[in-house]
Amino acid sequence: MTRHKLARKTAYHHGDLKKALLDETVRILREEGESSLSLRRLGSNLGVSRTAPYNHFDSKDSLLSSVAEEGFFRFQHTMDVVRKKHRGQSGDKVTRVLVKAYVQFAKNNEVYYNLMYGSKSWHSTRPSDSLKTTARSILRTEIERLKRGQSRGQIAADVDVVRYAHMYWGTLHGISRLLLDGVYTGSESITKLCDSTADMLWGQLDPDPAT
Amino acid sequence: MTRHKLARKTAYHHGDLKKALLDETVRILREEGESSLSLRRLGSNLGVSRTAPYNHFDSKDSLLSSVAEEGFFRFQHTMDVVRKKHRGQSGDKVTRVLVKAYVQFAKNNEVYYNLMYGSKSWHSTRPSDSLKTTARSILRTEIERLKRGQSRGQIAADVDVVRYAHMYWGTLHGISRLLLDGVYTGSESITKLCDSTADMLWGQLDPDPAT
DNA sequence: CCGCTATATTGACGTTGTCAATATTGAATG
DNA sequence: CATTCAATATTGACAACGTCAATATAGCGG
Repeated sequence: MTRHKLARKTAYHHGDLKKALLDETVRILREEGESSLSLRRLGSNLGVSRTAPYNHFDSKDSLLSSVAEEGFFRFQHTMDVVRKKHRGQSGDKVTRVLVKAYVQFAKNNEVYYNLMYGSKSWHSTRPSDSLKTTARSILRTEIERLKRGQSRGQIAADVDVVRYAHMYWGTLHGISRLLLDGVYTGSESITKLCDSTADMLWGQLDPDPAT
Repeated sequence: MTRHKLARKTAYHHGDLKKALLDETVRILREEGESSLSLRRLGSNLGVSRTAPYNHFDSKDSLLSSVAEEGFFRFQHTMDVVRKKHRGQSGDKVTRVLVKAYVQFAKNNEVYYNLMYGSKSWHSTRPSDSLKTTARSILRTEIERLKRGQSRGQIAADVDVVRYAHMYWGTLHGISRLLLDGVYTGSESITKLCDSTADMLWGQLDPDPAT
């Protein structure tokens, strides 16, 4: 049980091939594109044979799912850092920061983001799919946070936080996807788009809508 | 020039193979999934050889792009019908109808919707990519409609309609994607989610925010 | 030192996308 | 109606792919 976690220099044959596979996968996807990714090239690039990856992943899809899961962990960490940094600030400000952080993450981690919501990963219907579990736990965390804010009076009491969370997630996901897919022309400022979106979303929560 | 447009019964060899390829592609994707789609199976199912499709499409990706484009046309038609049906009604009501119609289209035309925004279709960087042109024309139409509403006073004058259109598109796309990907658990009512979303979006346009 | 298990390799099979060369056919032209 | 030509379809071929089975190797616990 205390084997390959700290295996740095000398592991079984290769030296933590599993991590090397995950990293090289991301590198190839980023630098050469989806069509250039094959298990054979992967093995070749890492100096192992074509079927070596099968000792660590059941299939190509399984490998990609693992990358996706790593993406969710990175996402969670990134957002946690941002939230910690802006704790205690007003709701509208924080919302603006979070929206921009979300879209930034998608843009800075395009490979991960594509896989995180790739249809292949989600339609697999495998039992105990850890991807879904991970993703849903992130949503659950978000909902818990909203409920706490509500009980503190920072969020309007009559808001259905579950529904809001779904709206929030969908909105940010959609903007990120259109941005990544190149649907937005780029002539518009993404920063302004994010701020407008954040204001709209916060408008649903604001316990004291002054104006 | 006046050849295969009305080719119904007797065309060159097969009888409008192009349309048959597009239809069978959609059928396979819907009934058997993405991994079951190959040009060879496609030809076989239609009684032609494996390379016959190459007389109508440059490549497999090109075929899928054509399906995607057909999806955009279907989308535009569907939404036009809905809009026509509810012309003259109040902005909040129409927005609710349109939001539900959008998500419904995505759900009822999953194969088309997946391809319409598939990364392969958009990252191709082919010159004169008609997909991007089609999609952007839909957005432009939407923006024109908003501007007309603004000049009629049905929409608040201080709204940046371009930015709003991007927000609107992103929000609906995101909700549709999460729904199609099975990210939403299904325990929540999609109808209510759509209505809440519509209210939020209309809140950005309402020239007379009462309440 | 020995054996066991984790890891890696080689060989093989069927499938795929796509190209080149070739054949066939429908329609326009005379 | 016969000829010609471009549009359409076919066969053969090739490299690359995912994956399985059988086999080899190497490091660790006993």
